[in-house]
Amino acid sequence: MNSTSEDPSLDEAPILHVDLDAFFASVEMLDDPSLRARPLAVGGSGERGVVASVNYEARRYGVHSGMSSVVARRRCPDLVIVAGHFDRYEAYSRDFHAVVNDLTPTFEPLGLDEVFADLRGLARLGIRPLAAARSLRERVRGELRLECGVGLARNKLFAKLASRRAKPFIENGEVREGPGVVWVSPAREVAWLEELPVRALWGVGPATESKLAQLGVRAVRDLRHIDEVALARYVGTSMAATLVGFSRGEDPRAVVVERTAKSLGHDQTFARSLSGADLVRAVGHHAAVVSRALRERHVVARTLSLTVRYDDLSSVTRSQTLSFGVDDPDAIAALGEALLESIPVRGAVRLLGLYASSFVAREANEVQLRFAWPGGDASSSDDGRRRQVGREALRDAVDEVRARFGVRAVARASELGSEGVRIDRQRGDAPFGPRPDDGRGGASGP
DNA sequence: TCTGGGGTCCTAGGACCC
DNA sequence: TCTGGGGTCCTAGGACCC
Repeated sequence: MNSTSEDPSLDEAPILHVDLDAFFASVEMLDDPSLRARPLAVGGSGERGVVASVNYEARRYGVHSGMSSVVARRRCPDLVIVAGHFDRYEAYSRDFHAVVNDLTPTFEPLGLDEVFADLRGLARLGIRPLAAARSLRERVRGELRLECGVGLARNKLFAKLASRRAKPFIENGEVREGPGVVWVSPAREVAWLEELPVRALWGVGPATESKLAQLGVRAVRDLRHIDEVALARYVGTSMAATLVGFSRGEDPRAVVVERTAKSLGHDQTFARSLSGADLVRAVGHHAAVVSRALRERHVVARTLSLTVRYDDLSSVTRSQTLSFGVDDPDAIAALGEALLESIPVRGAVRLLGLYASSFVAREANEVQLRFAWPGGDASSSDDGRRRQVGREALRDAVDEVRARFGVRAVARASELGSEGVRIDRQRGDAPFGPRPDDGRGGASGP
């Protein structure tokens, strides 16, 4: 099946994929060794909780990530569920990336626990892929004390399939060791694909799987003989081309080193669904989180989107793009509240999400706001008037949201008296600054 | 299996400009 | 005045990834 005993050239195996085993759960076990021998899940433990990561002991009971915690506990009554410590995972992830970077700077992280690397730059050093993969794996084990699976192949598609095959697996309720490193030789690519269900392909989730089933396509081999035009009517032209390519073992995706984030946001599923003033308060909290993230990245966002999910799991999104960027918590809260007002009331809300996109570098936005005030210059005495310009622009933007969607009655944010919102409001350090006098005047309306 | 939180990309329609 | 096509931006929803 795999070809670990052979020794491929860089042409035969230029792409490497590493995937840390049970990452969050493994970090928790390192931080608290008493968890080691127990079935462990990281995630929410409440009724609406979902499992994000599971150790192998828990997998023996059929618990896996993405499963609701209620179901997970039903399958494994002794399951220990701990809340995630994402600062810890990020620290481990940085160390992981540093180890990969020692091998080659040509790598692309996927989430915190996976990396694709292009090994072609190693040619002049005389390093072979298999030796590189083995030494990488040993360094991760030795220095991070984490296990991982490494895949080698001609492209990303097979490298990822290979790393999955390299990992431990469950057989008859017992954990079996995987080979650790797997190489898919070009000669065996077709045989690898033959056995796979379409669901194993990157980009095929439940929805696409069922669409493909309507066409009688269940295994990857079924895709090889299908008419791409007919397929496109079901899954779109882009997906159709990708899938047909995959079925022939073709994957043109390159390893992209510098990926700059295009959006960021915060969403939360509430333990109990919210409505009315509680919801408005939540917007303020979300705005503070988003604002902090924007300022950490030294960007402002021109587009804000608000998503609401109801108890029936249907969701609605409203977004607004401004001519200038924002990062101030008050400004974001004001726009978020205006967007919330524009969303039809369909009962209690279980999830609220606030997202920022269309980033602009903060300095560029400062310049733009300066232009918005003719006669302005860079002297510090202009700061107050520049903030004034920003406030007016913001008020216009909030009015625009209302004009587009119409306004529904909503409580004034200033009347809600939320500690959290008030604390965040006083922190303003960005273009709009704190506004002790006018507060939400322009934002919350009558 | 009754569904989290961080994101990415695609599609389709409408507005607007040339 | 009417019509056409292409390009770009924006909005909303959906699917997918880890």
